[in-house]
Amino acid sequence: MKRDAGSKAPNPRKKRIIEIAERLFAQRGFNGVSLRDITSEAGVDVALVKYYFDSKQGLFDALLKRRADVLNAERAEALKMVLQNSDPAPVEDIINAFTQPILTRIVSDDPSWRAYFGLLAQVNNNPEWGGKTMSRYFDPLVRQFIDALRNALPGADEADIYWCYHFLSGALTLTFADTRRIDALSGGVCHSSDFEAIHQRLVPFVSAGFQNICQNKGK
Amino acid sequence: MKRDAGSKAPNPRKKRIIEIAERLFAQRGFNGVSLRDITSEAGVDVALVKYYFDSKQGLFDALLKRRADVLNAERAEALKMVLQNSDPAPVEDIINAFTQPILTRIVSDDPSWRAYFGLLAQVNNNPEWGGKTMSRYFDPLVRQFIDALRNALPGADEADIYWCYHFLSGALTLTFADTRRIDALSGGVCHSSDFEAIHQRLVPFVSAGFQNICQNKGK
DNA sequence: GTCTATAGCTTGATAGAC
DNA sequence: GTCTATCAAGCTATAGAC
Repeated sequence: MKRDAGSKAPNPRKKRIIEIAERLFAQRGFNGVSLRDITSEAGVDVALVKYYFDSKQGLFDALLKRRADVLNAERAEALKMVLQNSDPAPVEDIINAFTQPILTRIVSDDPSWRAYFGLLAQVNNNPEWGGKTMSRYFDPLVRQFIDALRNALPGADEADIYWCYHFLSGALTLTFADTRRIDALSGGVCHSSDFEAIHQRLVPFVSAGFQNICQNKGK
Repeated sequence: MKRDAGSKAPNPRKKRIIEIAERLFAQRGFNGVSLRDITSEAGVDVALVKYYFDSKQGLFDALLKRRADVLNAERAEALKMVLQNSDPAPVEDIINAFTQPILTRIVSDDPSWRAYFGLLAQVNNNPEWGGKTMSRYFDPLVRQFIDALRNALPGADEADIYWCYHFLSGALTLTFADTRRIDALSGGVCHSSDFEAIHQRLVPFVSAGFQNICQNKGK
């Protein structure tokens, strides 16, 4: 049998490597983590990385793609539900379909999703290969949301829609990064990891922004 | 004479090291750049880093602080002007005072400011030490803006103001990161480095968000 | 599949000459 | 101030045994 092709239960060592790598990359970035950091913590040999993923980069790509597929499916489903309800849908409902699946995962019991989103925050803001990487894994799905927003905002300028999405993306990924800066800045009023409090505000914040930019067509 | 203490013209090699390091760190991150990458490009010896900055970390800190001081002074001045005009000032004017000095620098002829802001984007989203670092260099100034916003939004919930600032920060720094993702996503309609187009939309986008979150007090 | 062993290179730091 | 020279440690990748 080929190495767990299509298998439901991949080799436990392979899985261990991915999961440890995910956490360490999220904490310290691609270049801040060595294969030895990963494999020693996983209790396996370095050579297994070559065997399963061919290289450090291969491991990184595999781990990025793994959850992207899951997340994209959930977001596509959420959008579909919203549009079934009414099309064009309210802007706020579309934004919510984009962010709610993330919130659900991030507050779940599984801490590895949190690590994954923290990693995405760094990728999204990486000037060297971040744009290309985010595009590869997420743009097909994002296009579905852009289409829905275009319908929800008739007469909107194309560039306006894309820039507003850009602002949403920045606000959203800084949230994942969970840097605890806000804890210090606010003197304890806010907590970086209080994702429910953030989500509750992010959706109306961004929706108001979209409507202000894309609906005032007398500029 | 002590090494250029208080001098207006620091040693040209020291300056070269800082400027090259700034660009390389911005492109590849702290761990993606070696001292040899920096010093070989600067045409100086590695040992000079130890002499001038004591360590790689020392170099990084020095370069971060250098422009933070300049930027903070310009932002403080911009805010002062706005508040002189009217206090409380319109939210949009306050946001503009926060972002306009950045825009002015980023579109200037000096490309090293652009590198600096790209670096800030990565620092701001770094989960390990990003929060602490951003707080150290920027929170004293940010507090002045929070105060102005609080006056401009009477009755606003404290947490709401901080979270809205957080969204602003995320949207703003992703913009600096200049990842060119939007170029591909928009099929060429938008350009990642068209900072004037972005700024023109960012200010009203964020202002609308602030007003929506902080002024609807019947939630 | 998993490991041992190691090649071949790069890293940050620094002691000491000039 | 600047450089030479070097250290000890780390790195990724991989050939080959089991």
